[in-house]
Amino acid sequence: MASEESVRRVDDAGAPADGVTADAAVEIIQREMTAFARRARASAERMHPQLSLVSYTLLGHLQEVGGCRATDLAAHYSLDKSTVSRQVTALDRAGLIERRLDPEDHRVHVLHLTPVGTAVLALVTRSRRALFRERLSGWPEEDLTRFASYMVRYNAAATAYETEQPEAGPPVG
Amino acid sequence: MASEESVRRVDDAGAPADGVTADAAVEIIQREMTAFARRARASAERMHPQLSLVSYTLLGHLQEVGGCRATDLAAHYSLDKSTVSRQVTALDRAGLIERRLDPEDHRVHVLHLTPVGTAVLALVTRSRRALFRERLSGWPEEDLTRFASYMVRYNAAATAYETEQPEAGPPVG
DNA sequence: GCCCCAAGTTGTACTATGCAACCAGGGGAG
DNA sequence: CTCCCCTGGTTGCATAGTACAACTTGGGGC
Repeated sequence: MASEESVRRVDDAGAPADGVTADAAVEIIQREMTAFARRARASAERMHPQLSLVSYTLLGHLQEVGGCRATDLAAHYSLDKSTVSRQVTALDRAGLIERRLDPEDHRVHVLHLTPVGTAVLALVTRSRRALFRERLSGWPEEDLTRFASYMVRYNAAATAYETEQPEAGPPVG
Repeated sequence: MASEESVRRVDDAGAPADGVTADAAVEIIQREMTAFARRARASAERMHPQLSLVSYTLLGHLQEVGGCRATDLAAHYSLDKSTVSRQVTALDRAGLIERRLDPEDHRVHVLHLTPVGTAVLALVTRSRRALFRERLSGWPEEDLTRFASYMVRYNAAATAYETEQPEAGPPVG
């Protein structure tokens, strides 16, 4: 057998991320985030065949902002408008959202969750939450809140980086 | 009780993840991980058009274990063997890995990184590391190490859950 | 009124993926 | 030794998600 398990797998299960240096910590974070990202989509599809990760996110956004245009979704999630258009078409056909023609600008379709969409979103959210809760069960509350704040902080940094990278000038002027 | 809507957008940007409860923390973690996962792939592709997230992961695994079979990769990453086969074919054609016919079992191709593959992997790892470092710059070392350990802990739980789910009986007998 | 811009849709192409069918080699039962 | 079945891998097909480009429709300035 080629069981050359001589590798130092600092990241596997009972990794001692206690005495590590900042560099090593960054390395571990990178690896773990990568592993997580790779798994996430497939795992999400397995869990909710009806609602892909992107669709879920779009529905969530609609609920959060209470209706917006496809263009807004595209901008917010760095997706092409054609991609959003097809996703929206699918969500519409599935009865999860509806497109209301903006009376003031007939180019615009304002997207709104339907009751069904709201229900499905709640359902998926609930089951996602349950899954996360299971994975995070047994964590001290202190760790949970810290983890949450780290994720927020990390994503904020990542988002900031993303939005300052594109060549499209921000409409600050 | 279908009124899970108690937690509303506690999570946006400058969220106060300080005094939150465990439930809210789980909610935030879920949302942030979701957001991260959604972004990760596209962001990775933008960064390294030559090496997708999956390819990168596969190369990394090969380096880590020092060569293995396609089947091992498929099992380890919950991918279909056809998917791995195609990825491996691409990596082989790109000269990043080589397939060595196992002299003991001619069904088996043992995959090894080529020098080029090692170099590319190092390159991509370096630039990924730089990106993460940038996002994590300014974090106190204590937070970094804690974040790292949280990610490890979370992924370990997620992995455990995944590997105990499938209906395929474990080959313990 | 004409031209350009903005919002969306559609055509096309490409990648990643899975399932199923298949091919090839290995190993045990007869 | 031959046959069968299992395992590792490839290939055919289908699907989802995505981007880019061309097009359609509507709005607004000149």
